[in-house]
Amino acid sequence: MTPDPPPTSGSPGSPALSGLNEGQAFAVGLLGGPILVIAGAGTGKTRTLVHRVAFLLEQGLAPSQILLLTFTRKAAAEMLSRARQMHANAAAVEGGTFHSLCHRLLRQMGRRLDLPPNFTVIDRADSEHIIKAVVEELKLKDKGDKQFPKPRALADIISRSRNLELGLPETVEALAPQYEDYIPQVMGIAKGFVAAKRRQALVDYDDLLFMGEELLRDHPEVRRELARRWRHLLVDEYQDTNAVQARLVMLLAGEHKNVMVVGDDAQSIYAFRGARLQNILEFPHKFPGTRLVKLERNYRSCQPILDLTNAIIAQARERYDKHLYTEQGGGPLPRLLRPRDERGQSREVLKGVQDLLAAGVAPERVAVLFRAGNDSSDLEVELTAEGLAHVKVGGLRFLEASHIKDALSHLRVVANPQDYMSWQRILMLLPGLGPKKAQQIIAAMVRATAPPGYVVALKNLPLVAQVPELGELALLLEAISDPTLSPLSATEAVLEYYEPLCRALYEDHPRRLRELEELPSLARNYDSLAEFMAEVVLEPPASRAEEQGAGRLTLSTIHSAKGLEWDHVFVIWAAEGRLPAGPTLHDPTALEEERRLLYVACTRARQSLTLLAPREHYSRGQGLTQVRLCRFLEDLDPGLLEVPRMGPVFDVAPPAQAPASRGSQRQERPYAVGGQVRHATFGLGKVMGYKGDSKILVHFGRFGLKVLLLEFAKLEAL
DNA sequence: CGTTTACGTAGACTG
DNA sequence: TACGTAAACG
Repeated sequence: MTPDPPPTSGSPGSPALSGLNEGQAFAVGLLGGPILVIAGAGTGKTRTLVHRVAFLLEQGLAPSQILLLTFTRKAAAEMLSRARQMHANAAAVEGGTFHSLCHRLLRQMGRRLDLPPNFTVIDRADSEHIIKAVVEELKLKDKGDKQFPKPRALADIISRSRNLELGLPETVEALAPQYEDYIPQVMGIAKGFVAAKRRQALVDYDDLLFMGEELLRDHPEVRRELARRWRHLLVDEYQDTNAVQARLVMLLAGEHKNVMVVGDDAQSIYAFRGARLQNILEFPHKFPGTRLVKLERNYRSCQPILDLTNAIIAQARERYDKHLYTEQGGGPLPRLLRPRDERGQSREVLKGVQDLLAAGVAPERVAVLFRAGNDSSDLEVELTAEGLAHVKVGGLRFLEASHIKDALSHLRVVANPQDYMSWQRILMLLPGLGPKKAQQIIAAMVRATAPPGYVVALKNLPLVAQVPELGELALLLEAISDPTLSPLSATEAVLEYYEPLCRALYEDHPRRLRELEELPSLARNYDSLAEFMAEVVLEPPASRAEEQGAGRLTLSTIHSAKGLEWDHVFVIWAAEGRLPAGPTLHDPTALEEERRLLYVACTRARQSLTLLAPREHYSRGQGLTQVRLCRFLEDLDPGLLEVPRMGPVFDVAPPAQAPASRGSQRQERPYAVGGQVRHATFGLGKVMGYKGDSKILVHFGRFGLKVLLLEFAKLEAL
């Protein structure tokens, strides 16, 4: 292992080796064997990968012999287009995500696993639909059982169990103990889910990886062929890979061991879906002879931002030791603002952005980051009211919208007639057809013929005489079943058919119809329907607004901001319950990930960083509550953050870190801690304590721990 | 009988 | 919010 690499002796005049610092050049210029690059935020990780691609091409490798695996397909495309400026062949390098790689392999060779080549890739929402159907089919749920896990929770448990590679009972106990009593049912549902997917030739995200692994693991000839094909493997964002992805790297590179993985343990933010920090730590053991390169010189942020981010991550529990430094001195101290409420927060951001724009900063150099998709809702309203153009990244996806799914389902049943879930969906769109009748129609079709003949069978059903819309559906499907028809024409035909249905179905059809208009331009890029359907699910396309990012301020979830950077960054809701998010507050491991999330957010900033946390918040459920500053920003060296006085902040709010139990409160505490109380809705409960001046913590037998506002709670002491 | 509609309540994220 | 349940409707 080489912590501080010596200067490289690469061939002079090589474009791939010029313009790099010593560590970068060392990593880029290694000729073969396993390489682990630990690259802190802003240290030129992408640059290193880009130059590495160019270097390998300079060494005479064909572009088809290089495989670049990244976190999104967009990232791969951007890296390859940058590499192309150094080497013309770079555009032909194969790149993509683990999921897209496995998808391609399974389309070509899935037969070996009994997977038909026209299988359909399903997303999370599809999985939930199937799970719901399985629960109904197996009659596992007693009527009126309100505790029974919802399809969403079930899908979550099943997927997590697979990604963590932990048994279902253990997963439930560890991650969803409230469902402990339902473990047998959950296991039955998981089994039914597998069967339903197989029956319909459906493959979910997790299946892609595990089946890809199976293909490579159990078929040595496939493994050998791929090892011959890709002589060099480059993997970005290695800290966010899970166990099966690490094994895929092993299977792909096991023979030649020409593999470079790049990652930053401090930026691991996907543990919630099975990412393992250990993959980085274990890499040198899996690949003996690994050369380790650490990149610690930061080229992105100015010193005060770096000081703050170093301090935030310094408190993390386990990490590769590294300390980022920069030679860009100066720059303003990061600011921490505590506006009174969410509205005040939005106003502060607005004001900050307007000041920047007035100073000549281009809007696309500014971003507002937040933990969860709807943390920005109030800000969006304010921005729109002020006429400030912005794009929002992350949160609800284009493809998850029901009208998009409706339209695509018509294409899906043509691509894969066994996709009964999509059949059900398109049948239920017709007036008078509910779940029961749709089921009957599907059953009749299945009885009448084998999968390729379903459309004809549908046309000949007696029911068509009573429901003319069914006949129209059959006509549409017949038309788009024509294999010579392009995906574009098929999509246009579907939209023409679907438009009146959409109008009838949704109040807000103008917006939905506008979004549907984006489908044809997507379809145009594909040669076959199956390909179109799969790609669109694997890498949901950026919405049109997103592509028009130029000239607009960016609003983004922190997860979606990974790998990106802006001159000026605002982080809103840096507050307990938001960042860190509520559900993580009692889970130390999850909290560590929240810390890294704050770290990722702050390290996106080049020149200025503003953190905001309202002091109070009004929500319907809880009324007016005090908001505590994000714990990772407390107890920092006061020299790291500028905290401007804002209104009567310090006169009214108690110091944020003062625990509620301490101090000289003299407010009323009408209910004794430990005593019994009764609540109109929640019933009997036990007083656990008080939170601040205004709230009481009560544990209710049936509803768990509640935080109630004393003013409104109407509790009765017993 | 199955579909539609109205209502109340649990649960909320990140890809 | 959005989902699941219960009652009304065709």
